Amino acid sequence: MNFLKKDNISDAVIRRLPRYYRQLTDLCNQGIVRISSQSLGQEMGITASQIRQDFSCFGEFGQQGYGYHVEELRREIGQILGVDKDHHLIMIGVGNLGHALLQNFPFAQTGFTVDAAFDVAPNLIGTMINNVPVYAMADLAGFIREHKVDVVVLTVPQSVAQDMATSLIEMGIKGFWNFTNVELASEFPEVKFENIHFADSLLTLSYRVENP
Amino acid sequence: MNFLKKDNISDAVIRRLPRYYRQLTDLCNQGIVRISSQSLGQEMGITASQIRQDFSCFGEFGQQGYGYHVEELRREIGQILGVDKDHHLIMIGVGNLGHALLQNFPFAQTGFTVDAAFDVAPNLIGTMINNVPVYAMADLAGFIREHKVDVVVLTVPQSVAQDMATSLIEMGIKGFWNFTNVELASEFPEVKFENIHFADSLLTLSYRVENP
DNA sequence: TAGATTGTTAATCGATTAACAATC
DNA sequence: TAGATTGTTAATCGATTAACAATC
Repeated sequence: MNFLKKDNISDAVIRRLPRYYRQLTDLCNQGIVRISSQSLGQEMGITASQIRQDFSCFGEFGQQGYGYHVEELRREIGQILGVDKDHHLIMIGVGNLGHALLQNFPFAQTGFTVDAAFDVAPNLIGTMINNVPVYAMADLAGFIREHKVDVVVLTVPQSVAQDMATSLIEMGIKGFWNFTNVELASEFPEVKFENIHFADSLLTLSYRVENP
Repeated sequence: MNFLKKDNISDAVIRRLPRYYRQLTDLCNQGIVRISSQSLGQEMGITASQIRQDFSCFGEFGQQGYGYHVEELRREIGQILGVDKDHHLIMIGVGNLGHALLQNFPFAQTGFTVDAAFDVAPNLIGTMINNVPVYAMADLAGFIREHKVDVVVLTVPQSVAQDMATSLIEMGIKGFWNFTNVELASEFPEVKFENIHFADSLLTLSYRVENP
């Protein structure tokens, strides 16, 4: 099963997909059945052309004279993004931020199951946080050997971030959701890093409020 | 005091500035005094051309035959980003995520002072979190009237996000650091939203690990 | 001075937008 | 059928890269 019509999908297109998915989910919840690229674009502040171009990278989801069936289009984009792929994830580092994510983030809605968390703090090890067991770091390698782990959420201190990433890559991890504000690197192109750089984001805002 | 040489600085350039700033801070801490666009590019995985183009939007920070003085360049970029602008910030919504940010995020390093947080929970109101006082929502309008507030961190539930943003805009707020995973909008172009869309980010990663 | 490296102009590349034939 | 709207091709626009004269 392959959705791609083009082989080189640009970063910009991929980053718009979750926004489409979000918007379509909203429309679904509002009970809206069909939508044209025209009106979808209007709602999202992008051109109808771009929407049609974006979708055309993956297939033909619309119908001339009609537009797109919201629910169907949503399902297609969800499938492209992999929300039904049964992805599994573990968290390394359960500080304040890790806690917040475990408690609040709707992992299931993005198709992820959180199987475990790992930390060095003795008072955390052995506890459950929102049904996720917290294990000792010593158990990490063994856990990865015995489980399918698609993505690691990296919420460790900056000082250990790259070392931790390096050993996780050695253990076969290919996906990193990186909250450490460190620019992680790997020599293997199949290893993917998705960074949440809080500081970069706030500095961007800082610039914009001063330069409107 | 105006740094701009060009008037239209693209989004892409602005988003690279914090990365430059981060890299230069690292280099500073390593005690490195000078660097060429060539080697800076190598370290960051971008071309020397791009670096020189980016910097040239704001001024002439280098010297032929020498390169850039790391500390000076860092200071310049920091100034462009506004880290020395005495920016003030308040937080609306002090749940797990808000807590995590208050406890861990180095606001001072990005030039922000957190003056207050606001929440509806009676058990939080009146407490201090990492030296930040938590007030009742009823005190919000008054606080904003009496203080300089450049940015609001929005860490409220999705359901109230847009309404809260709308009233904050009416109170004169121009900068939103938005963690609600809702696409906020304003009719005023001078109001800036900087979004941290966790779900979008994870979905992007989900796509990438499946399509290497 | 000679070598290195900038800032900037020109060339290329890629992404966005426009246009339109196909067709529901 | 006529009107609407797609998917796609072509045109435009903007961003990245290359080249090079200026100069430290």
